[in-house]
Amino acid sequence: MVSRDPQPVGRPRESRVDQAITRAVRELLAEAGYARLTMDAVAGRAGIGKAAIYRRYATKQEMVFAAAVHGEALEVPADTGSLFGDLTALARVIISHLTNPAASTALLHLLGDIATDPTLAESFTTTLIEPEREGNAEVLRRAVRRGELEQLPDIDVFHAAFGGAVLSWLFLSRHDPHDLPERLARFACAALQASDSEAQDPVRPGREW
Amino acid sequence: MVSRDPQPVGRPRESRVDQAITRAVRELLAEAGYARLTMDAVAGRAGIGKAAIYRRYATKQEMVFAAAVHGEALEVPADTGSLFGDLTALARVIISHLTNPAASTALLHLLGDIATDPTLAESFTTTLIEPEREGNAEVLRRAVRRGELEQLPDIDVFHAAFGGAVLSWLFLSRHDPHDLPERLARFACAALQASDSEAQDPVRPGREW
Amino acid sequence: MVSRDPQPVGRPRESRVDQAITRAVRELLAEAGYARLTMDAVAGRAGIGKAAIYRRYATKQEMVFAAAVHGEALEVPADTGSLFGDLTALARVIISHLTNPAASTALLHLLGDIATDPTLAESFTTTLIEPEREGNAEVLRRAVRRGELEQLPDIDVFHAAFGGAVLSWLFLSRHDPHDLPERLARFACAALQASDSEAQDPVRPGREW
Amino acid sequence: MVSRDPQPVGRPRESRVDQAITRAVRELLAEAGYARLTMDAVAGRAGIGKAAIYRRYATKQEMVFAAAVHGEALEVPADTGSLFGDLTALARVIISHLTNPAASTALLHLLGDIATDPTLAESFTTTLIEPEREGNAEVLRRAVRRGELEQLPDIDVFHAAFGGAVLSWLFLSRHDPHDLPERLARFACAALQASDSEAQDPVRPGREW
DNA sequence: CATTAATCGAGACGGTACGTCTTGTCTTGCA
DNA sequence: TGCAAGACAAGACGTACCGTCTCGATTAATG
Repeated sequence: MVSRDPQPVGRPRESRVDQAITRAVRELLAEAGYARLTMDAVAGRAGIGKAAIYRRYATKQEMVFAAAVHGEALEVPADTGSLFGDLTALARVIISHLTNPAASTALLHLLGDIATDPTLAESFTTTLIEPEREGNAEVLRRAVRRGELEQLPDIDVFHAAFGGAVLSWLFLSRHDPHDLPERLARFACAALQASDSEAQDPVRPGREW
Repeated sequence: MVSRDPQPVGRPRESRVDQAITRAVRELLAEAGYARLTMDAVAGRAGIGKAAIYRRYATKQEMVFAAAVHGEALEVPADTGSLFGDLTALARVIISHLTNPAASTALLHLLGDIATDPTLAESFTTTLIEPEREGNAEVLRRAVRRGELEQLPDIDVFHAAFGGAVLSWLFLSRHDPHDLPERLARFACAALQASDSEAQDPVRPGREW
Repeated sequence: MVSRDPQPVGRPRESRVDQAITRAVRELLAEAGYARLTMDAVAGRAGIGKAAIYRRYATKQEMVFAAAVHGEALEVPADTGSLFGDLTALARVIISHLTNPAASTALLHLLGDIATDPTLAESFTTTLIEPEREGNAEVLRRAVRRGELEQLPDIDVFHAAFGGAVLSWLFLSRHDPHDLPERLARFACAALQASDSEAQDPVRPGREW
Repeated sequence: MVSRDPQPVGRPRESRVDQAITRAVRELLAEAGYARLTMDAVAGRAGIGKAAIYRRYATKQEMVFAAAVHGEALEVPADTGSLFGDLTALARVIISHLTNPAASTALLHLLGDIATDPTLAESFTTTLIEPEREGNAEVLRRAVRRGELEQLPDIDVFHAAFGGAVLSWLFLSRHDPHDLPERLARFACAALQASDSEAQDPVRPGREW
């Protein structure tokens, strides 16, 4: 019989500390930005010692990821009855997450560390990327069930383009996102339905060319 | 009459130093990564003093941007004769830039600083985003001239989705980019032609819905 | 009741670090001189971080003073049985301190900062000047007890002239100090006894004038 | 015939520059102290380029010495008719020089560099120490001529003690110098006359002991 | 109840990068 | 050639941050 959950010995960790860390990280990210998010500042704001943080997270990145990004998993928006409606709602959800001050600031900074931190990369994939891809897939499956699409499209490309579009719009082009959901949904909708009919009827491409 | 080109006084800056800085930054980024790109290392590698760097760039970010990102403007790929071909080529160009070791590492780290550094943001827009958008527009204009599209689509959304897709594919999903150009071009091509016909003939949408 | 000895909180400072700093400063002063005594060199030699130094001393001067000058208080030489003997011994002690490589190099450089650094000036007075003056006074009191002098002379002037003579001899005139103790002691002895008798018998000055 | 004063070629140096340097050094020493006396500050204040300074002086020390210390040679005070009077006047001259803000600040800082800069040491000796010693000797020779002393005492020791006393009084003990001339002159006078009579009449020491 | 072991806040530690400053040299164009 | 302006290489300065460690006190579960 394997020993699991080795009986903890000694004083148990206080959940108060976990909460204080998360709270402090989010507040500091929103108030002062990532640049002034130091471990000492977090400990000071949370009223705890630095050791209590490092007992939970091995690095600053891990802490920030856990406190500001993790748990922000995208919920799949409710069925609106149409692919266009679902995609609009999906875009709104992504935008709302990426415009959250704490999460977005942290996200962009952590992105750079992914290349050299396999653990962080793994967390990103498991916690954010995969669930989001699954959410996208769910929206597309609905459209298939509804009859709007004959079959599932290239989900990976769709996922990259849809999420990537919001990312690029907000943080590279830095445009106003207020009418992005409709415009992006229209674009994506067209792409999906066109590739769908093309895939079904390869002899009749979208247009003669 | 305004006085322009104010007569320079004193010893002029040496272009040798500018080149040495750029070269050192790129080498160090490729060799050691952003984390070990220190100002002292740059100065040492370039055989110059730190003051010579700070005389040119106010911050490390500015230096890295100028040395590793600036001048990496995307060239518009040659006309391949078809929208699909052009988009495939465009994706290849973007991928090749984003997989360049120096540029990509730097880019992701700088991204996080854009939010709090208006100067950096301005540089990004002027140097990278706008030229790239213009390149995308040129590809689309070719398709219009060719007759593949009736009219120009929503360029901003296309730009965000196309570039964002590559970004997301490489750095968020971390997939292999070898077949991305074709898959992405197919997706984008479909979207463009579908929205195009839809816009031209609103009574006959791509499919019944 | 006043609270004193406020309960120390947090990790206490390690005396090992204090000793390492002191040792490193002295070694570097003796080996390389004041000019090459850098904070980084001290930290490196001591095997500690620079922060550990700045946690203890606000400035380089303070560190050097504490490490190389403080604690070098002049011991009063043992009673030799005569004023002349005591003064000779006193001169020897002063010379040995001022020719100590670490202390002397530091001393001269710190001297210049006294004018603009009240804290340093205070330290100098308390730690060096006052004890030395007291040592001089003790030697003179012995002579009074012995009967060599009727009463204590102008101690301030004696102190300035005796110590100042060594200082000037070594660092301004840069003479060899080997026979200075006897010559200086003879001079001072004469001055003291002459002023003494003059003070006792003002009608009969040392000589007619 | 030896070639002397090698015919200067090219544009002659402007004395305006020499004066501006000297003036700037003295002003800055008096205003801001030695710590803020930088070569750039001197050049800026003087309205000249740094090269013009380094064309004249090889190092900062040399410049400071030349501008603030050199030319401050002690004039021998006029004969007052008595040794006591002459010594009082001599002390006053030394004090007035050492309390000059520019000279004194510079002097103390340069002192520390003497140990490692033979050129500076040579300048000190030639320019300051020797003339001062000669001035002291002149005062003593007057006393011999006057009959106050039978023969010249140990001039080196006297010189060290007299000048050193003022140095120590002002910069180590940091006492008020207002009554120092009289007190020091009385002390020195007694010393000189006592050693004098002792040397003349060794069987009758200053006092019986 | 006493022991044990891990927790807690506080803060010192080694290491290292930052951006600024200073020194002494060099390079422009002008006089 | 001298000069003002200012760039240059070298490197020290004092600050800040990270992740680790140490202190005395606290807090359950175990013996």
